[in-house]
Amino acid sequence: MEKSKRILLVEDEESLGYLLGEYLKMKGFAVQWAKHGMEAMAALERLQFDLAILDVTMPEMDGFSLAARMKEVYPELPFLFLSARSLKIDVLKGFSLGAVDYLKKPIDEEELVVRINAILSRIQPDRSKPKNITYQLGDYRFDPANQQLTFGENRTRLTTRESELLRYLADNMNSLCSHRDILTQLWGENDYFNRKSLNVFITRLRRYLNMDERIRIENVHGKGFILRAFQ
Amino acid sequence: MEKSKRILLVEDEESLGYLLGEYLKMKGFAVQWAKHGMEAMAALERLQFDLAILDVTMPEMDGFSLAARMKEVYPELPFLFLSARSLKIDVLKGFSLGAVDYLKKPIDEEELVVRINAILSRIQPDRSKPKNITYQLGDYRFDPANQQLTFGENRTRLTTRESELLRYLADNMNSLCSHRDILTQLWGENDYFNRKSLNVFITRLRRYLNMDERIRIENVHGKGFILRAFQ
DNA sequence: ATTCGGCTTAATCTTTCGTTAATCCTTTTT
DNA sequence: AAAAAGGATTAACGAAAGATTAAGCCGAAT
Repeated sequence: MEKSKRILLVEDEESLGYLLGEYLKMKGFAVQWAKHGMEAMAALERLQFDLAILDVTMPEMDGFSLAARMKEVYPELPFLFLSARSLKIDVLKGFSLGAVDYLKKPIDEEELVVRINAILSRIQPDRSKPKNITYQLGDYRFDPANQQLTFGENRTRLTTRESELLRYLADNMNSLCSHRDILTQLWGENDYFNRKSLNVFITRLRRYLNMDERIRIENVHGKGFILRAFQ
Repeated sequence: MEKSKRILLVEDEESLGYLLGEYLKMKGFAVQWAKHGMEAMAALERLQFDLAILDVTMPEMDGFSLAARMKEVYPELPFLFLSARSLKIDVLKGFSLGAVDYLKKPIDEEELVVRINAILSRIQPDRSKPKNITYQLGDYRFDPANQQLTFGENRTRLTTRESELLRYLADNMNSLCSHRDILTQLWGENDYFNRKSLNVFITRLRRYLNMDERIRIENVHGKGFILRAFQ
C-alpha cells in the first residue's frame, strides 16, 4: 500500500471547500483544508505536503499573493490554481507565479483528480539514497541499515528514531536542517511537543558522538541543527 | 543562451498547424510539424524531443492512438492534447493515457506557451541547484542558508537578524539601502527604536567584516547604508 | 501480569539574541 | 561656533529557545 499523497486545499467558500475536500479524501488523498491564507501558512509550518490547491479569489489574501509567499518559504511545493476568473491575464499570472496548472470554475471533480494525478506522477519520487550505505563521521562509522554507530572497538546500538535522525543530519552534513523539516519528515507533525522530543534526541546523539571532537551537532538558534565535521 | 526546447507538433489541419508552429518558433521553441501519425513516428525516429503536442481528432490515426504508440516506444516523452472535443470522457481518456495536459480548442496561443513552459520546467530536473547560494564579499564568503560567514579558516556564526541584514545588503551590493526599506522589510516596522536596533546590528556586522579592508559598510547620513566592495 | 525498551512529557537549568539604554563621536544646520 | 540631529559603540537585560536529566507511559516480549 502506497502512502497517500498529502494535499493542502485553500478555499474560502464553505460548501465548495467541504465538498472538494471530501471528494479528494474519498479518492485516497490526505487533505488538509485551510479557509484562508494565514491558516494555509500555519498548516504548511506544521505538516508537509505534496501539492497545494489554491482558490484565486479569497478575501484578505488572494491565491496569487499566497502563492508568492508560499514560494518564498517552500519553493519545492507544487501548486495549482482554481478560479472563477478565467480571464487570460489571470491564467498567465498564475503560471508566471510558477503554478503547475490553472483550472477554471466550475470544477469538474473527476477532471481535477486526473490532473492532480498527472502532476504528482511527474514529481520525482525522491531520489532515495541506497539503503545500505554507511557514513563516515569523523572516526565514527554509522550504519543506518543496522542502526549502529561504531568507534573503533566501541559499538553503540541506536534506536529507530536515533538512527533516522542521525541519518537525516548525515545526509545534510554541514548544512542546516530546520526543525520544521526534520519534524515533518520524521515525526510527521511539527508541534511544540515533538520539538521538545527532538531536543532530547539531539542530546542523546551528542552523547554518542562525544568521543571525536571533530564531529559535532550545532544548534542554529530558532532554526534547527547542523551536523558539522571539522578538518 | 539556453538551448531551445524541441517540440513535436502533430496537427492535421493545415492552417492551425502552420500558425501554431510559427507562433511557437517565434517563442523560441524548435518545432517539428507532423501532419499525421506516421509522420510523427518518423520524426520521433529521427529526432529527439522534449514535448509532443497532439491533436486528438485526426484522420487515419487519432491523437489517442498515436499517444499510445508513442508511449510504447518513447515512454519518457511528455505529451499533451489539443482537442475540440471537450467531452469529459475525452479529457479523462487523455490523462489516463499519461498526458501532462489537455487543452480545449479554441487554443489561446499565449496560454499554450505558458503551459508548455510550466511542463518543461517541471520535467527538466534542473541539475543546478540554486539552493545554497553564497555571496563572495572580498575574501569573505557568506552563506545565508547556514547563517555563516567564513574568512579562510575563520568561521563566524551569524544570528538570524544579522544574516538577514547582511543578505539584504549583499543583494544590493554597492547601492544604497534606505533605513526605511531595511526596517519595513526585515523588522516589519520603521520606528525610532527599530532604527536604533538596526544601528547595533550594523556595528556588529562591521566588526565581523573588519578583516578585509576592501569590504565595508558605509553610512549615508540620514538615508541608509551601503555595503561596498572596493577594487 | 510483569518487565523492558523506547519514545514522550515534565521539570529545571543554561544559553542565546534582539532590544534598550547610556555615552561618545560625526555631520548638518542655525 | 554652538546647537541639534544622526550615527557608532559598548554593555546589560529579559524573554524565548535550547540542553539536560528524570519521570511517565505504552506496547511488545517474556
